[in-house]
Amino acid sequence: MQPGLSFEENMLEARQAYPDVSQCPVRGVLDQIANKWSVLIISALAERPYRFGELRREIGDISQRMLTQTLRDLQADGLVEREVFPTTPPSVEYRLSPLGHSLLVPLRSLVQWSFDNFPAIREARQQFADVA
Amino acid sequence: MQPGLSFEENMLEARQAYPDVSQCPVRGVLDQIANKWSVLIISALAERPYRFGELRREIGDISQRMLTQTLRDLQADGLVEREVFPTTPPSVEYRLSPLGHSLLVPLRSLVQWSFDNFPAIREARQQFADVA
DNA sequence: CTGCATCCTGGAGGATACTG
DNA sequence: CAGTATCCTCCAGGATGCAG
Repeated sequence: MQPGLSFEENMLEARQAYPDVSQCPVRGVLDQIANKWSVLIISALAERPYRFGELRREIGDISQRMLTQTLRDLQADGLVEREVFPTTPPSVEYRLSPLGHSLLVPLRSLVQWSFDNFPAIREARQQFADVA
Repeated sequence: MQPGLSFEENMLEARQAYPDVSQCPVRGVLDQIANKWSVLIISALAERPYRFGELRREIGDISQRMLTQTLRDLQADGLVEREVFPTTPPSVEYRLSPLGHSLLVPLRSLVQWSFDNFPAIREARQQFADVA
């Protein structure tokens, strides 16, 4: 974010500067954590490295297709590191990169906010539903 | 978030506690900010209240359908307040609620992170593409 | 001006079967 | 064990037209 520019200014100017959505920094990150499984995978890897199967069992109801795909995306963005051990049968370990760890900081704030304010949101939804 | 529980533990236990995804606090918030336009609208309203048409012009390439729908969702969650002025023609003003303003705090962190680390992500993507 | 109703398309994501 | 390949479904979101 440029110094001297407020959050709002940056958000809106970011769209001017990046007419191609796929190139916008904010949208790129937002889309990533918006994925159904990204945050869940990142939070699991925040604890310790996991092997593919371990991660699958830990999360529980993720399809192997989406686990593979999400891990690839996170790896492509440099948030997750992948290490293959050429054993038989093969074993692959996934861990958070330093960049991935740094993302935990703002992510924690957001998760914290979600927990803190969910009651209020829940109530607001109820009231809104009653009126409508 | 429960005291004594780490971020990771909470994320994973949250899924146990809320098997219905639509009831999970974290997913609820994540899905909301994941919307293509939510963060953009919130950031605009962080500056000052806006009327419908103003907001439409400010954002630029949002369809009126999605503007209406996203505003309704934000309103339902209690993040945005809607006030109708019975003039002719009618005028409607949208503003951030206190809850909506409180969301700006963690949101700013995330947006800040995006700007700070986009170069690294960009480079990671390039390298990943080269290898593959 | 501020919407709602309708139609339509692309892409996220699930289920299933196969491979090194 | 750790994936890849297909097929299929569902819905976010765009375009357009109408209304109070």
